[in-house]
Amino acid sequence: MPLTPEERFLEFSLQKKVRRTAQRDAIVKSAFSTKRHFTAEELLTEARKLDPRVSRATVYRTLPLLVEAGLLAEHDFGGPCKVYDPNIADHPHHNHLICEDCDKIVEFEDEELERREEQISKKLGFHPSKKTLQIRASCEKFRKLGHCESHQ
Amino acid sequence: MPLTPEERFLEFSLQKKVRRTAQRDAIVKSAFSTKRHFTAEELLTEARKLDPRVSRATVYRTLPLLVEAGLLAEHDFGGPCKVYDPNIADHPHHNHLICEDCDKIVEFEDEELERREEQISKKLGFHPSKKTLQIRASCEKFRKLGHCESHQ
DNA sequence: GTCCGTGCAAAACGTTTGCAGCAGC
DNA sequence: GCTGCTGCAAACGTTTTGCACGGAC
Repeated sequence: MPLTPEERFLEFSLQKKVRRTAQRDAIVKSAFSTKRHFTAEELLTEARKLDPRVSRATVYRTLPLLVEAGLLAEHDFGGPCKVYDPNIADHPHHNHLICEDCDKIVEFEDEELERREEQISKKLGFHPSKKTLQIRASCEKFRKLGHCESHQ
Repeated sequence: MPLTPEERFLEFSLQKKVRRTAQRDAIVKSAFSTKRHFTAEELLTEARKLDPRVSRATVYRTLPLLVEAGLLAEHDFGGPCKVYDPNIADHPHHNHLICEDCDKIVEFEDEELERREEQISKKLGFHPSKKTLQIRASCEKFRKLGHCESHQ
């Protein structure tokens, strides 16, 4: 049985010698209570439900720790603010397909893409550490029916 | 002989019925005087060398036009500000490999990747319009020699 | 007791916008 | 002369930071 994100963050905290606090507990718990993407502001709202003492500054100071710990992926989908993805323990190498009609995001993985990206990087003399593939696309269902909420 | 970006922007201006101004001429000329990526601020500095009357607001108002005209690609490499790439007339579908050691950017194209991305999108019921592939990687030369300026 | 983590508010950052005047057509 | 484009400066929204206090260890 694998460790939960909460447990993995405790481990990370010990290693990094950063202190465990009630505020961070609330933030971490909120972050992994969903599989959906969220913004810093949304995380603040959620964390405050668990512990009203959580401040915006602490959320912004904790997010980079979670990214460094490998528990959260940070994305920029072109919107005004960064988006965080808690779904990387299960699917560490997933890509994003963004529907231009309804802005919903579909995650997908593909081994062939993975292999090819690795191959190309190596050929260029690099050792890849992290990759981002975003495909903006329009939804065929939308063009036919005028809506596409069924995706994601 | 293909049209220059400047000529293509004039064409676009006619079509879109937007006016030609000295400021925009300076901005467009500056944008395509390089093949390198640049930020809005860098473009402002360059454009002001050609015409000191160019203001920051006009740069920010002109950039979306150039993107809409298909002459510039807008990228977010995780830094504080957006980055613009004038190299899309020659290489419309290129990807980016970003060196984590020196932050240099290597552009590359690959038909196999292209095909696979298209294929996957279709299978998921989408019609892709734009894609971004960024690979962050460390440079093997850097790890051996302690520097890697030779790339890009 | 030390010193890291915290909340608060202000600052910083890139970017956008309202407005009055100017210039393209 | 109409209307879109401009510069300026202020506003914007997100994120970062300085500071003094409080809590982890």
